Amino acid sequence: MELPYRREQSAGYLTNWAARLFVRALERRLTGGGGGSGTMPVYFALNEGGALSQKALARWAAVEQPTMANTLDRMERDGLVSRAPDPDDGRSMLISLTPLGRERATESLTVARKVNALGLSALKPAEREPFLDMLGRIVAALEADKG
Amino acid sequence: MELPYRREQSAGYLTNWAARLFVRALERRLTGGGGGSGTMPVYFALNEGGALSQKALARWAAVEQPTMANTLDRMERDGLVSRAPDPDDGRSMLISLTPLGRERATESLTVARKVNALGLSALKPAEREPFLDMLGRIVAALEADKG
DNA sequence: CGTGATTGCATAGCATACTATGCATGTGGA
DNA sequence: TCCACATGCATAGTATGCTATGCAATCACG
Repeated sequence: MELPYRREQSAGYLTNWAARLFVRALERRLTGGGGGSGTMPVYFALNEGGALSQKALARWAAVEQPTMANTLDRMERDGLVSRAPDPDDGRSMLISLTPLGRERATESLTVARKVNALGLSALKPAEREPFLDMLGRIVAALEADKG
Repeated sequence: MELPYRREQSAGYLTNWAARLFVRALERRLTGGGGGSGTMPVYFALNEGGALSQKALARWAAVEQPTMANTLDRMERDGLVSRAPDPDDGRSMLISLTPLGRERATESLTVARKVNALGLSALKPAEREPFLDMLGRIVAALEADKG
């Protein structure tokens, strides 16, 4: 008995769709040359003024190392971050925000809050925390998957 | 008063993360050359044997027209779909699955069910339908956004 | 102290997604 | 009929993400 496949009942499809809409909503509001959605985790990880290795940033953002390398290349090209050799490890570079990068980080944080609020406006206040909790559990389950 | 930004409380970040994990879980299980995550909506839209225009497929998959054009180019290259001129409209092509495409569609459907089940295994059965409903409402809210 | 394994980064190649733009066909009104 | 507008598709360029792979620096152990 094959059940018909319905998009509205596919967790993966709906999640992917929602994610693309979040990115579009974000990028419509980030036209100032501060980079798109990929730069956001970098901003937030470095916003307190610290300097992190590429590896640490990749782990923080939950992306693979070459993805972060690409993102940092673009951000460096656009004057948003700078790389400096790690004095304690000749393989490693320490990444930090430039003054321009810090400006953009602040703006991006504001925009991200607005977009999150927009998405969550579809939920009743009492639903929001359980929703985020469920999403977090799904992330954990898929992170553990080695199938 | 700046609240600290926490990934675990950002709906956009969590949704994007979960979406990437769904895609990775899917693609780890789809190594047979039948295409990746982008081909799935095409399979499901055409699985009943019909033929649709590129425009209709893009709307069904909720992607922009050039994205669908790219996906169909790859699928045509890999022998999964064929394009035929629409006899009623000289601008339009009708897309249909090849026999190979129909095989892959069946396999992909099975895999998609498994991955959805894996993700949803993190939720109690009673949570699943409300979760999908909430996700659907978020999609609707973001679709309506013109900000 | 070497040497082999591990670690951090870079590069290549690709898929999936977007916006902007152009071309060809189709449609409807003057 | 003819022209303006609308519509379907193609192309260019870019961003974000992945896997596979290679290199150089570091580390751990005999």
